[in-house]
Amino acid sequence: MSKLPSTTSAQIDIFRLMNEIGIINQLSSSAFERTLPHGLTSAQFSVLNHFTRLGDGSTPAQLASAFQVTRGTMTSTLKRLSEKGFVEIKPDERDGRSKRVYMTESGRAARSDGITAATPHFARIVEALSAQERKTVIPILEKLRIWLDNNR
Amino acid sequence: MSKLPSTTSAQIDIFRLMNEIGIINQLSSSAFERTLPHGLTSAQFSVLNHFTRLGDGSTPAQLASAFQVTRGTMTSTLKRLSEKGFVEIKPDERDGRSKRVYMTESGRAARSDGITAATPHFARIVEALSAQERKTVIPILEKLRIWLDNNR
DNA sequence: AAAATATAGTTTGATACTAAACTATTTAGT
DNA sequence: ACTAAATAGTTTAGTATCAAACTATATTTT
Repeated sequence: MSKLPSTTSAQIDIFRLMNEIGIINQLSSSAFERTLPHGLTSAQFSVLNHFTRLGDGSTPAQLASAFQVTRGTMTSTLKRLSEKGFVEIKPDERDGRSKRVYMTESGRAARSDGITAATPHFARIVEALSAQERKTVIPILEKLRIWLDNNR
Repeated sequence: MSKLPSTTSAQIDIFRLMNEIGIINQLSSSAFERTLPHGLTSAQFSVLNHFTRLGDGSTPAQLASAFQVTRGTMTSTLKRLSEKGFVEIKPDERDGRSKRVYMTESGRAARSDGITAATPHFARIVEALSAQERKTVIPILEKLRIWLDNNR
């Protein structure tokens, strides 16, 4: 008889936790995407929003690292944003391997439209949890995210 | 001047929460998948694990609903499991529209191998949070997941 | 300086996912 | 009983994602 490794209750917690997170992510990101205008996806909107918060001019590799996706994934997302005219990609003067990504005026407008469209969506989800629950859960998830990021 | 809708701090909380959840999901599910044997993906493993916990014989539509994915997605996941010989799909005797999905012996073995391979992975992640934090966070996420499920 | 190594970006081949359109069957309403 | 509506499963088209292989350019080592 082969025996499975014994699983502690702590591990079962983690399994359940990851399971809940997976389902929440699926439900919320598809709902969010449905509210976004200009055919923006969640990934595309995130890039535009990142530029608004932190300024544009990053390299694709820096963006990939900021969003924890592979460079290949970022190549593809940037291609779509560029086809829509929301970003412009220029060669890096200093480094022949690199490029630099800039948000266009219509990219700024699209991001702004996205915020406008998404605000009622987030306003609704606020009902799901109490203020106390939100305050409790966010730092814990932040801790988990940082741990996963450091230990991969 | 166009003005963006005002965003409350509660909405910012929700935005941050969803952001953390998205990143955690990405980091953890890709790490988990790398540990799985037999070329199993996370989606495929989840189906086999579901059968072990709750018994097989469900319809594809029931599985789609249990995992909160579309029927089309479940069709595709079941096709791959079936090609690998891990499940068998038979017509439902009672309802000509339906099918029933059964786990095969090799499906059971693959699931068991998956558990064996994933256990050290989950054991490591346990370090990321204290027991108290795990106990706190799971019910809150469960509540959020249920809310999202009911309000989509 | 030449060779080895590292980094940036792209491409390819899979899988997962959604939405929407489609076929077949069953159930409900009149 | 017939028609209308609902449900089950599939298919298609599009996006996101990863891993791995690939090209080109920089950097490091020897």
